[in-house]
Amino acid sequence: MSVVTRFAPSPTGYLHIGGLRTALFSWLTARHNDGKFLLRIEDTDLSRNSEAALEAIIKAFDWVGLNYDGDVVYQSKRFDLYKQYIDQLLEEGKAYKCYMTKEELDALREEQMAKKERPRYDGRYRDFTGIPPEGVDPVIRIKAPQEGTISFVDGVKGEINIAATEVDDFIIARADGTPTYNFVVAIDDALMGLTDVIRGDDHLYNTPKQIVVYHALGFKIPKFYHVAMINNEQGKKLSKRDGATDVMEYKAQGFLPEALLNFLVRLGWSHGDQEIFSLEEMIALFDPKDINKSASSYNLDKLLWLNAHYIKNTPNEKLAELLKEFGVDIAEHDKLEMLLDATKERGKTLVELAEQIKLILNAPTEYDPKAAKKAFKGNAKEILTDFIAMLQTWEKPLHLPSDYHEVLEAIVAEKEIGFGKIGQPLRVSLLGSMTGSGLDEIMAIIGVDETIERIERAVATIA
RNA sequence: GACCCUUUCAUCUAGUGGCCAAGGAUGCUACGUUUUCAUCGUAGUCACAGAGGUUCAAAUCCUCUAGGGGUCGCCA
Repeated sequence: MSVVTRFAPSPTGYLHIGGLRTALFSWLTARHNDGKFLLRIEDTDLSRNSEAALEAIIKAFDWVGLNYDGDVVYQSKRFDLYKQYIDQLLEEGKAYKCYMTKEELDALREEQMAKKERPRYDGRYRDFTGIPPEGVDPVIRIKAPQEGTISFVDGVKGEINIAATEVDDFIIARADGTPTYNFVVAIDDALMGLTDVIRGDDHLYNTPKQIVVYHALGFKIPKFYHVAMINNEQGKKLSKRDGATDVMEYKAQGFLPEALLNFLVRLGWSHGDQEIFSLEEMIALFDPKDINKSASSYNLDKLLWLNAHYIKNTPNEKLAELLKEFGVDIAEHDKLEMLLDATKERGKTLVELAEQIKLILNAPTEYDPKAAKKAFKGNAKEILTDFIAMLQTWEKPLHLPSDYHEVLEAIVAEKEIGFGKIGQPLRVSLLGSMTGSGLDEIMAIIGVDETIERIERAVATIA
């Protein structure tokens, strides 16, 4: 049987990285088995839907490159279908109308809480045959088993047993007739042919409810995998205050989708000691049975490390393309290769990489005071002036970094100084700071004229 | 409060009774490479939640305790 998995977000906000991870796990399971990965939008609560949220989710999917099969399924467009099943259950006596008002329910809950019981519906209309109270639009409740245990084998957690008394006759249709979550999820998962349901373990308690629906409707129960949550760096539940939780925020911060995906796949899943996984490797190696039971904490340092790794291994042309969004357009620059080779090992994010590039491309407008003080002292002015002269009278061509290196070697030899004596003031002259890319590369990129100009400007500031 | 899940370095994790005085990775600290920073390389740092059992042998099996998380909606 071919594997079918799905991701089923409700369009109430952006795509969360926790959601992306379960989506990734589902997607990998489908791709690994040459199966299908479906996308379904859980929008049964008409009042909470948002078009913008839906777009944001699709956009995020697009950015990370998770493709889904077939058309997106919208639950809001399937109400007729759900209605048929509600009627069927009503007819078969597997569901019933409940005339309890919200106020009555609240009172019941409070009473149960006071008695330190788990609040749940008491089944008072389960076998009701009398005359319904007037003025109350009934909800439809499904008959859950009243004794025994509801059991299932979770692919991650193992066997789960929930006492039937813990599962009440939950509502499958609201007073206005619209169906509710646990009911439609079970129907859609069954109808869409899901074989493996991979979701967050906050759904663990929904599973017995959905199993009640599966049984009532005679559907085949899929395999469930409940993945533990992602916590923040303090081990607490991830919330908006923990920085980026929106997937697209990572794009804005200069992360590569392959780094994010690699980071996420290793949160709660592993394959021996391997840390770096290309998409192809993930697909080849992923198996949901290897998903960990326990929650994991989000760790920005590791993401940054992975991102740096992927930046280093991304072809320069592609980087140039990506950098356009970060205020650097070097796609047409004739020294593109040299520029990126000189900088790509210095940026953990595209934002940082863009800064490095700007630093080289734009002449410094000011010199870091500390750096200037340290570098522009002693006979620095004289050395720099001589260096300019040397560049101006150099007879060999000056194109490659190695060409400039020869000049550097020449001045070191002639003046009998260490590299630092020319290196430090030269670096501050060119970049305005004490750190950065290799001098040979910088000079080769900006060219001899610009090099001389920057040094002259620096020399002018030295007393 | 009730019910359910969970517990190996600071963090992600390997580990399925002997190969574990617990391995890898990130982080951190050194050192080396580099004119600088970064990269890279080498080394160091750091953990089986606790207590009882079972066994010749336990990180691994059982019990209890403690910590963490989730769920208890006419939300999804």
